[in-house]
Amino acid sequence: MTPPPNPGPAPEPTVATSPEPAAVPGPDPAGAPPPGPAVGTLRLDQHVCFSLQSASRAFNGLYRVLLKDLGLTYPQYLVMLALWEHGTLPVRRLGEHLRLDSGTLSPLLKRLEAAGLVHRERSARDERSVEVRPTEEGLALRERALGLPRRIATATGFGLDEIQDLKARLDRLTTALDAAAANEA
Amino acid sequence: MTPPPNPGPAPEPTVATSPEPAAVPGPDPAGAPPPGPAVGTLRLDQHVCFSLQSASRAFNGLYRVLLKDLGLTYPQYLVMLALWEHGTLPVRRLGEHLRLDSGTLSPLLKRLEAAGLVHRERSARDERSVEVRPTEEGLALRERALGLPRRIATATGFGLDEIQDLKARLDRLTTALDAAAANEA
DNA sequence: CACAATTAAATTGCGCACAACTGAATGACT
DNA sequence: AGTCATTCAGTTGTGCGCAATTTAATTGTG
Repeated sequence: MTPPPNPGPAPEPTVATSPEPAAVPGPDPAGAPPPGPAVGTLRLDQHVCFSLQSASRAFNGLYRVLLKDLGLTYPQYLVMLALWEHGTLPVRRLGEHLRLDSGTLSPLLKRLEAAGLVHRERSARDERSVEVRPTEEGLALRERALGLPRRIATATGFGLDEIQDLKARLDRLTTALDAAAANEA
Repeated sequence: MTPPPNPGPAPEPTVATSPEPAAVPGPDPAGAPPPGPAVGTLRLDQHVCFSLQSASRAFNGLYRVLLKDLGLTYPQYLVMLALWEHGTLPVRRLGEHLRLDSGTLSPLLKRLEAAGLVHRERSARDERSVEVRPTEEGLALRERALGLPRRIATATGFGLDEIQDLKARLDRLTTALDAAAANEA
């Protein structure tokens, strides 16, 4: 089955915080058969989280196309970005940069190593730690990635300032959500 | 291993569209060991896509906590939202609403059916299609979900107008990225 | 020094996202 | 009626994301 292009435009964008009290909604003007349409809240097209996830998946899709040449997935690309920037990194630090734990990184790094882009070696100083180092081939790949950011930026259709602003909001959002999840636990 | 809390504040937020030409960067002011730090572009903390993905995952994490009671995952919750809103839907339409294909929906719906929240039945009118209908239990679950949107909205720390604005930008971004991916294919 | 607590990475298991493919049903067109 | 492309759901296989557990090394404390 083909992945559908888009759910279409969203009528009333909110998170779902309309003044509806938590109760069964009244009679429906529109006509959905058994359950009334969620009158106030609980409407899919009101959820920012869904828009956020959709945008993230759309990014992923574009990267998938653009990274095909390089033989990388998007998460693998992020790992290589971190290594290009910082050189050798222990798995721990890599996880901090990428917000990933060893459960995700271990198999991913194993694949990058199999592809010859990365080398893993237990640290001599601390035998628990594993240092991840880009190979020559991994470093060489960087040159082929240099054009990507601009192509992506163009694809967004956003201006640089708008992108910066969006990024700042998202980072703020992430911090707030993390805090809430921690408190809720 | 514990998932790390946050990569920390990002120095220069952009997509990675600084005026750097596509070539080997010059000498490094800072001192990362083997490969120079990506001077202009190619810096992880410059990528909106990463902030976007992080925010999406943070949302997911909060939902994971809040949905635990209901026995739903976040994608399953989105499916139930669509069913609460529209009643019975063929898999095809569900996929359009959620931007998912049958490869994802089929096993997910199978799990929802096993949980007793949903019923699947081949359409009499078109034997290819499968109608997904919320069960009584599935409809009853809605009442327990009514409080969620407000809790989520509060957790974002955003005002309603700011949320609307963010959502609008994200939808615009998704459209642009989808178009770019299609052209790039 | 001994020993408990902590830390790092890996492994296991589950669920989602997506590409590629299969098989069945439908519709269009001759 | 008969063929053929299309559409729909499902399956298979790969790769993430994350919880929970395991194993090993290190650190802290008495």
